[in-house]
Parts: sequence; structure tokens; C-alpha cells
Amino acid sequence: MEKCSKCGETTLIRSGFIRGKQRFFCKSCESYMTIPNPSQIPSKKKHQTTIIDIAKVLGVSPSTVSRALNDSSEINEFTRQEILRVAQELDYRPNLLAQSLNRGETHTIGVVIPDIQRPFFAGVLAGIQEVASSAGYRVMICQSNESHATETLNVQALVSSQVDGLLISHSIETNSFEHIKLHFNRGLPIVHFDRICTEIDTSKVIQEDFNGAFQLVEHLIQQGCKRIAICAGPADLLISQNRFEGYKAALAKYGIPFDEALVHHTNFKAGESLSGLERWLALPQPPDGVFAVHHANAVEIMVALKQRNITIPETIALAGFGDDQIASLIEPSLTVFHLFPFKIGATAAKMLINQIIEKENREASQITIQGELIVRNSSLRKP
Amino acid sequence: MEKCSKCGETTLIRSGFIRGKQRFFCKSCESYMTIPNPSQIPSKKKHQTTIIDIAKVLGVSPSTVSRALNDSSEINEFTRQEILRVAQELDYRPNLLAQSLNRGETHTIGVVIPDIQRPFFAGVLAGIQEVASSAGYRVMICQSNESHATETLNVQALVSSQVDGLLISHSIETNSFEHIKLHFNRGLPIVHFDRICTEIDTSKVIQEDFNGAFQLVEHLIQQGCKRIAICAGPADLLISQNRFEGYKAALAKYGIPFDEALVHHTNFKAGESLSGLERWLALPQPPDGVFAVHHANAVEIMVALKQRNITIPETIALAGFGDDQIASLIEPSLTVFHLFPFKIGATAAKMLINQIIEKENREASQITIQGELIVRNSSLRKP
DNA sequence: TTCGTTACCGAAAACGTTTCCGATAGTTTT
DNA sequence: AAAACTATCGGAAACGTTTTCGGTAACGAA
Repeated sequence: MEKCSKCGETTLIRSGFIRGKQRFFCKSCESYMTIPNPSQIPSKKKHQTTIIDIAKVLGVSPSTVSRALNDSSEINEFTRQEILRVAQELDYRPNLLAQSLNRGETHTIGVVIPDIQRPFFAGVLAGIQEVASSAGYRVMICQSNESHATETLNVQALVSSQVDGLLISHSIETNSFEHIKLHFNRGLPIVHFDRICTEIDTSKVIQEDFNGAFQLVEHLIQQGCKRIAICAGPADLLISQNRFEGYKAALAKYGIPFDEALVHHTNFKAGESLSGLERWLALPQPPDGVFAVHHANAVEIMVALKQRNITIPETIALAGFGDDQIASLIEPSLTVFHLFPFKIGATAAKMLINQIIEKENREASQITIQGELIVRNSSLRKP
Repeated sequence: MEKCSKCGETTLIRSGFIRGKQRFFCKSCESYMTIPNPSQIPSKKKHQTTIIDIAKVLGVSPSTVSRALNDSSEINEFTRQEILRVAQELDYRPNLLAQSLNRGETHTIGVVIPDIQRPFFAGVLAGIQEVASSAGYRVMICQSNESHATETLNVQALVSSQVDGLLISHSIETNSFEHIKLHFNRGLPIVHFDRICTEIDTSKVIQEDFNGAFQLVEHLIQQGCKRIAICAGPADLLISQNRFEGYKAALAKYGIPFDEALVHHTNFKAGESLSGLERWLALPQPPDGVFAVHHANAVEIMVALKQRNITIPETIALAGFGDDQIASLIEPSLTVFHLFPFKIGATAAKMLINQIIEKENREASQITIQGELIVRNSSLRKP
């Protein structure tokens, strides 16, 4: 008969099973127990050294170690040196999880972008990384893949990860912003960039969408174009609306009538412009200039025109937004309104980190990153 | 005279200052105290609802709430429903920091790459993200900027953040691997990709460096090239060594003598190939073919050749590694050995996550992602 | 002396979860 | 009716830090 592990009596009776183990009840001491399994696997877990380990070695308390590690003023210089020495020896590394949990800040900022692979966003990311890491912040990146649902999940995941702030450029699909408002109202610092949201009073970093489009179209007009088609972006997206407006404004300035037949909308994806081009070329009066709001569309239109042996810029002049390296390499080289993605990312990150640090007194501001018209051969008609 | 806040006596004497506050000592109760400041700023901290809040609402214990939220079997179905309902109402979101701290795993993988902006790595990242997020893992990305020091800091930061595993492609500078070994030996799952390290027995995802180079050079030879120059990568980097070896092997197979004068090393940066090209063109017997190990170099060499009105591929045929979109758009279109960055990233992430899950019994494996020779006009001589 | 002061340190709470141990009320079996 | 069992819950420890609050020794001043 088994003996009670507490009172030593043999007044044990079985009392069911619990979590796979036989359970006993001792009638003498009136308590329940299970027989501890002595041969538990010691779980070969590599133990990271903690401040408690250091404390034990030196016979001090964990709080003292923490003070030494955090350059507190309330610690003896000699003690600090000793602690630093032992920390070095044991290769101590602070557990950022515990630190963050305690301090209530993670020194991490979350980024949500539609697609890492687009050179524009890759550039933005590089800018963000640069600023963040030199300010001691880590960066957690999520892709929405242009899906509202994914974007919402991304934001939730980042918030659950307790990021100190959020940098976001919305997906094309996104037309309600509750997933942002919720956290913004709770005090989470948020900075929008590129594809912003006007409904919420966040800080924003934007580009010269209207102005860039205006300049490009004006340039085309000055090169003699009389019928300029536009390969526009998603109709619901603010930045493409702005570019569209810039297009119309330039037409208006020069008294060129706006023709709905010369408008084609795409979703910022490759290959989507071709059906529009086809339609334009079949018009009784086809365009003599094309302005593409999305860089990839401009490139593919150029390829398509070349395949049809339509001369650029003589028959149709071409200009686009954004500037990949491709623009300068392709022939004819492409006239673009050049954006500065790195600067956009860097600026947005700077604004966000300022907001995080200042906590109170957060004034929402808006910065426009200037672009630059780069005229190349795709639009330059010899006089 | 002040009264002791404990015994009520007026036997208080001043006893110095502590942290800016006047401190008292009560002679009756022999204890120290400071006068608590009643008008403390209540710290307008937005309180995230916790599992304790839910517990209070329903009058249950936090452990019960935890069980409900984690689909434990030891909970009553009705109780669970109630808890879930309240959790929803209070918009509860688990604090991943606390969760991770307790569970000892963060469900986060760390990635260290040289440069986000290079299309190759952007593609790898996309692959990693895809696999990771569909497996419920978050991704934390760092750039080494091709610096050993930065890479080391990156790794330390990721380890401090308690990532569950590490995905790394080394910087050009990196020639010692202590910063990796240390953590690998402690049991951190690590997968190398692309720029691997042979010193450590990690799992690896590599490309057909040797083979790709061999195929490209063989192709050039078959197109009639007799003197093929190589714009090689960093001499210390394994992948460029392998590509170099592939180049030499192809030459050897066809009995073409290796000529040191036709070798130029770069650091995978733009503009670095031009001095080599200059030197080659000045040779008494200039090359009739050029193989560039780095994609950007191939492109810039093409541009330079065109500027000098050297015909491609007739005078000099050209072939390169990797495949940006540029390769197909530039004229003449560029013959490349196409890599599959997305697949590389996805595979590496898959391997890493498997290792993380399996914990024990981690067999290091190595996978080679097949590339594909794409012949285009830059090397295709009409027969 | 007796008080006031400084410099330094430890104990314990707190951060938000999960998990280990029991404890209890019923229910079924012997 | 005792014994064995099940289903469900609470308490408290644990994760690794930081931080608050006091306590003590040592020293100078009154």
C-alpha cells in the first residue's frame, strides 16, 4: 500500500484520474495528491542567462543587477563594474519580451504595405529601416497583398505584438477604416504614407500626386499632344483620383476637352493596361499621347506600342509616374515623374518616432515629399 | 507638525531626501516614510483589456478565462461561451508579449539580409512572408547593409527579441561566423540561404551557382565566343567563388585557356564593372563575350557597350545571372540564368519552421533551388 | 550626542499570460 | 454507502524584467 506523501499514513484511497495520472485522497490529512513522477524528462532547454543568474553569482539582488545594467545612479561604481563583468562572462542578453512587458513599450514599429516586391515599397521600407534602426527601433513588416481582410489581420497582429506605433499604406480594397480608427482612438501613434486615409486625423506623408500628374500632362501638351489618354489607377483610391484630377486640370488649362473614351482604369497590376490601349487604338481618333499613373503600366504600354511598330514619341508620346531603373534603360527611355520612396519612408518613420516619444501633445501634421519631372525620349519630340 | 502616517504620533524627524522627496523617520514605530503625493498624475494610459478584466466581469478566475480562450478541454461549454462573449464585448486582444514570455516562444522568425532594395532579396522576403504568415509566424527583418558589424548587431537584436528561429544570408564582409555559431550551439534553429556558411551545420537553401555559371558560359561558347571575360563577385564570397568555378569549368570543358586578364571582381554594387570593362577593351585581344555574375553589372556593361557602339552580341556577347524584369525589357534583351527568389525564401522559411516545430531530431539538410537558363538576344548570334 | 543627510542596496509588486496543483460537487460503480 | 470517478474550477507559481518603497550604514553638522 502506498503511503501518503504528507502525513505518511497509509490511509490512501484512490480518487479518480486527473490529467492522466492516478489520484489519491488521504483520509488522515484530508488532502488530495498524485504520485510525482520522478523520472520527468529534464527538458533539455538551453537556459538563457538571466539577471537572476548574475545576481546569484555575486550574491546581490536582481534589482541591483538591473540597476547596474540600466546605468542607474543608485549604484556603487565598483558593484556596477563587477556586475558588468559577470554579465559579460555569462554572455547575458536581456530578454526584450520581459523588458517590454514591464516597461509597456516594445521599441518596435509596425509597417503595413501592400507588396514588398514593388520597388516603390521596397524603397520605402529601406527608408523606414534606416531611420528606425538608428533610433533604436525594430521594425515588423506585414504585407496586405492589396486585400482589406489581410490588412485588418495585419494590423491586429501588430497591435497584439504591442508595437509602439504603426506605419501604413492602405490596400486598394480598403474603403472602411474602422480597423485603424479603433487603435488610433486608443492612443496608438499612427502615420499614414502614400495611400493615406483622410477620415482619420493621423499624420501623413504624401506625394505630389496631383502636381506630378499635372506636370507630366502639361509636358505632353507642350510637346504637341492634343489627345492624351490616361491609364488611371483604381477609381476608389485617393492617390489615383488625385493623379486623375491633375490630368484633367492640365487638360483644362490648355483648353483640351476631356474625353471619357480616353480613360482606362487599372488596379496597379501588370498587364491591365493592354485592353485599354487596344480600345484607344481602335478609336476613330486615337490618342497621340498616353499618361500612365502606374509605372508598370507605362512600361507595358511602351512594349505593346513597339510591338505594333507605333513610333514613340512621334505617333504616341508616353509618360508615367514613378521611376524604376527600368525607365532609364528601356528604349526609348521613359519620361517620368520621379518619386523618392526612400525619403518617404524615412520621413514617415521620423514622424512616427517623434510621436511615440512625445506621447502627449501629438499634433497631426502632413508632409508632401516633392517629386521631380524627368524628361526622357519617350515624350521628347524634336522641334 | 506632521503626524506619522502609521502610528499617528508626531514623533517624526526629518531623515534626508530620497528621490526628490522629503523623508521622515518615526521614532515611535521606528519606520521611514515619505509623504505620499495625492495629486499624482493619473497617467492617461489607455488600458488594454486583459484577461483579468474579463475574469472580474464574470466573477471567475483568470485561469478559467485563459482556458476558455485557449480551447482547453477542462472548461464548461457554457462558461466558455460567456467568456468569449465578454471578450468580444471588451474587444480583448491577447498581449503577445506576456504570452510569449510565458510560453517561451514568440512565433516570430528573424531574417537578416544584406539589402531589402535588391529585387532578389525583396523576392526572397515575399516568399518568406508568404510561408511564415500562413503558418502563423510573424517576421522580423533586418538589413546588414553588407556590413559584418551591422549583421552581428542584427543577430543580437533578433535573439534578444527571442525569435524562434533565424533566416540569414550573410553580408559580403562576413568571414567569421562566431555570432552565428554561438546561438546555433545554444539550440536556436537557423537556416542559411543564398550566401551560406559552410562552417556551421545549419540547414541551407542554395542556388545553382556553379551550374548556372557553367550553363551560361557553355552557351556563350556554343555561340562562338572564344575569349570570355568574367565580371565576378566578391572574391571571398562563396557564391561568387562557385560561379567563378563554373565559369572555369566550362572553359576547361571546351579547351579554352583561362586568362587572368579577363577577370574583374566587384562587390555586387552598381558601377563597379566599368573599370574592368575598360581594361578588357584595351587589351591587345579583347574579349568576344562577357559573363557577369551580378545582374546589375550585366546591365551596366550592356549600357556601356552600347555607348561605345560595340555591337551585342556580334562583337561581344553578354550573359548574366539573375533576372530582373529589366533583362527582358532592355535591348538587346539579356540572356540570363534565372533565379527563383520567391521559391528560395519560401523553401527556407518552410525548413526553418519545420525545425522550430520538431525541436528534437533536427537534421540539417540542404536544398538547391533549380535555376533556368533563359537565352535572349544579348548572346544569340544568328547562325 | 542627536539630528539630518547621502549612498547604496534588498524585498516585493507589477507587467499579462499560462500552467501546475489541487479542490469541490456531483455521478457512477462496487 | 463507501469508493472511484468526472467535469470544472480557483490559487498560486512562473516567465524575466523594472520599479517602488524602505531600510541601513556611514558621515557630517548642530
